Amino acid sequence: MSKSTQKSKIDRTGDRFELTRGSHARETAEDYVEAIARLIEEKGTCRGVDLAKLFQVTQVTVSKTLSRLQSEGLVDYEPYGPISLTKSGATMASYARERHEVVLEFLRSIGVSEEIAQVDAEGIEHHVSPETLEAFRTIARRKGTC
Amino acid sequence: MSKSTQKSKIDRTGDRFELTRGSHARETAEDYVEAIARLIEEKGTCRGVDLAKLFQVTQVTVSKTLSRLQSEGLVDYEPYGPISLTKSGATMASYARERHEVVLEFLRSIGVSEEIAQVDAEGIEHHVSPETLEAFRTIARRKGTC
DNA sequence: TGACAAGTTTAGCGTAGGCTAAGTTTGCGT
DNA sequence: ACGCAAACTTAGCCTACGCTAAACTTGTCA
Ligand SMILES: [Mn+2]
Ligand SMILES: [Mn+2]
Ligand SMILES: [Mn+2]
Ligand SMILES: [Mn+2]
Repeated sequence: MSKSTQKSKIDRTGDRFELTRGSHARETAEDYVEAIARLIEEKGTCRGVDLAKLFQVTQVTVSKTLSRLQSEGLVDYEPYGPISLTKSGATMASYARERHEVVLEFLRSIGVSEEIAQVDAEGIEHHVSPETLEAFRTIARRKGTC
Repeated sequence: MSKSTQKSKIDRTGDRFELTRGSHARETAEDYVEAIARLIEEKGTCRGVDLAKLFQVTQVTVSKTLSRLQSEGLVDYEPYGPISLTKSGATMASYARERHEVVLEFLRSIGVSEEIAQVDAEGIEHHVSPETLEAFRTIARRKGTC
């Protein structure tokens, strides 16, 4: 033993490339919990059909994704029932929403048109670290100025 | 006929949510061609093992992805041979690289630390429209000023 | 009460991108 | 020449997220 880790697997020292599988699943989770929170807030309830319309995918896709998110402890629902967030899901939703809003406000503040800002924010939000988010906040705050 | 599109499928009017499957495949393609271009430029040749080290995945994953990219006409290589870019792949690489550099420079210019900027740029680059990129360029240009 | 429509799930399929294990090819040094 | 190590591929498995077709549940209304 102590022949050091034979076969060594992978050295993840300083990798700026995240493993895409895990990354993409996290992005999906963030979009879902954010949408669920908003739907519940805006129309009192959230159903699979609402998410399917919003994300432009079939209800089947939504159903399968929700079941994954439930198994991960983010959402809660019974078959054929309305969808709610767990405490952990609600926490993720609130962070996701805050980040989304900051990114969107930031894009508007640097003169990106509304439609484009909406689309870009939807993607960028998932790749913004706390440090970058803070820098975005600062810029958005002095919108127009300078 | 003309009963309007029965079953209607999906109305993709104004969707800011891209279909994730296609999106992620495009992001992977962008990272690969950009990396291949850089490796060829910097060390004269590009092999699967280089990409595996860079992306921190196994050579098996690289091999399968390269075969997909070849079938899409972006890269060219023979079994056990070095990897090159097609014209189309080189074009994509040059756009990807320009975008990557602008995003990175922009993040630096608003005070994000080097390491964080590197990581965030790697993700953000894939979600920046031409309009947003232009806004980033403008901000990066007046780095320090204001 | 029952029929119907809308919503949801299940079954089965495809692609993309991860992995390990095992075999193949290639280049190099002795 | 040969052997060996590194590089690469193939086989087979997994998860995530798309889809269609088909079955099931639920609420509503005649
Ligand atoms: Mn969002
Ligand atoms: Mn999003
Ligand atoms: Mn890049
Ligand atoms: Mn990237």
